[in-house]
Amino acid sequence: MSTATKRMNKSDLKLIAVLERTGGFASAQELHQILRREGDGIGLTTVYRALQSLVDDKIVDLLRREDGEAIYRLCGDNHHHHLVCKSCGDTVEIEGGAIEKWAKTMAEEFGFREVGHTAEIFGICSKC
Amino acid sequence: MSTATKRMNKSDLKLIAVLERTGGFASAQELHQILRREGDGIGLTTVYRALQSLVDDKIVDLLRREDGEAIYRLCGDNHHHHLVCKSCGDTVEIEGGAIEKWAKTMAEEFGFREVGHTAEIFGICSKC
DNA sequence: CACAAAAATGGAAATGATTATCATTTTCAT
DNA sequence: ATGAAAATGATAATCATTTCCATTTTTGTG
Repeated sequence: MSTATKRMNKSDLKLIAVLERTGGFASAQELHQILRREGDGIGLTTVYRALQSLVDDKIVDLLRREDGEAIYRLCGDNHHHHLVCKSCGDTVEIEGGAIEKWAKTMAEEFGFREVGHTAEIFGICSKC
Repeated sequence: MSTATKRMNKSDLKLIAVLERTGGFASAQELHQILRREGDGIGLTTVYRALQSLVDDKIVDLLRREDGEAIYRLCGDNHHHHLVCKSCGDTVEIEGGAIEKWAKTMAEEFGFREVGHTAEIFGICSKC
């Protein structure tokens, strides 16, 4: 059997490290600044590239701030959805049992296979 | 009692008209193009300004495409969701009763208000 | 070790949506 | 009619993200 090893280069690991350390969401620009501040001369291009590949590999989640800027964070392995506050950006991870079922049902009804889905809920949280 | 009349200028009304006619989401750029195509010489700046004020007045909803581009739709529009084929791009509009309920329930559970949501299903259609 | 091929890197320029400026035009109440 | 206020739109500015491309680093192989 194959080892299924992810090719992961230094930059990928650096980004993961920062995301682990900061523990929440951060934009590419912010992550770049953090690394710079720590003396790492990594280029902005590389930061974008690393994040892109981490997203592709489903190692980080990509969401959007209200102004459209992309924000990233490490994602747990289990599939979940988000409840996002439009005002402060606070996010709650929620289970989506109902959606899973809905998606599957709908897809079957129309003869689709290899089905996936996306779903987000947004609103204003109690604090705001 | 005051009439509480919304100040609404021609541009606002034009945008509302287009959104009513097209009936779904559209970006500022798309809305501008549609109006232009119809012979209206409205400027892009004005489109952005009108949309902004409609959002402020809670007459239209602002969401984000996956690439971060802002998309708008009339509030209270009873919206639908999409089932999209990853291969040929074919799209089916579907009702999302289950999601509506799920979104509302989840949001309430966590004390969110002014709640909206997005949901898409994707897969491979029977033709492909 | 040596060396060529492949992968990674990062600075600079390009892109594309959105916003700010500002001079001009339109609307409207008197 | 007329002056103030609102609306408009062309142009330029902003800002995140991508693309280009030349250079550096890593890696596999003899």
